[in-house]
Amino acid sequence: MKIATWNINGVKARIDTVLDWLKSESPDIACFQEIKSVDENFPREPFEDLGYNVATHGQKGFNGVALLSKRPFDEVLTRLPGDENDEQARYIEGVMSTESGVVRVGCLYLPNGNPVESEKFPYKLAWMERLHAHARQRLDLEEAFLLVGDYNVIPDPIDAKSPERWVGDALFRPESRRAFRALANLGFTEAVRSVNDDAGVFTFWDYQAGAWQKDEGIRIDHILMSPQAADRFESCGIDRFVRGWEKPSDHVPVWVRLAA
DNA sequence: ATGTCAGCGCCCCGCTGA
Repeated sequence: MKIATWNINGVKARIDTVLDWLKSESPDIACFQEIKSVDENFPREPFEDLGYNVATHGQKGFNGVALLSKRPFDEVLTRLPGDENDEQARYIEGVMSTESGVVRVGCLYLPNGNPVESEKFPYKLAWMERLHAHARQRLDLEEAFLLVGDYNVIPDPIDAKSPERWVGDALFRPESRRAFRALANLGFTEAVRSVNDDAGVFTFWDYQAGAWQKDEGIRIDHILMSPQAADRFESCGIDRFVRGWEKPSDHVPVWVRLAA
């Protein structure tokens, strides 16, 4: 089965692009971030027409995450536990049954955290601590569990074309990178780096300053697999070609294929 | 050095967030 994640930067603005991609790549599960839509306005029908079950957790204007699955959801959970007062729609998790057992997928849109001297950076780090605590609990279930999405973290210098430009940025701050490592070190396997240590592997190119044309990319969209998911790993990829389409998102899809 | 885009509120532009 194929599981994909993509920050689509607005479902309304991206609907045709997203549908084209789904038709050609047909993932079994697709996780979207930055839907920028409330649940009532999310265009469910075109996705349902392609055979997907749809679950959303949106808010007005910004953020918002969605889960699409060809198999029905056994269970859907929205919101990351750990802060009742957090109003930002950044997490949705679903459980699906397959021939090879249950698959649990957490779809996340981790806070950007810039500017670092604002309250946004501590919010990012606190959110990462909540994610860490939640992931630890989920790993205890010993299921095939994938934590996928826009992490807004550049894990290592090799994950940027020009790492020196990102020094001091919330995406590359030592605290952000350390928290990402600590999360992975709970026992996850990061899909892309488990099979590819090349430079120049990116998932995001800014709209500004000709970043795409100059390949000034960064790798900030990640797939973490629990041991039970990693045992079923077959392949993974980054749909870089989508960035060259008409009206692209600034991110491209990342996907993983698991046995059955 | 600069370069963008989406959504909102509200009036067809200026703001915010990324």
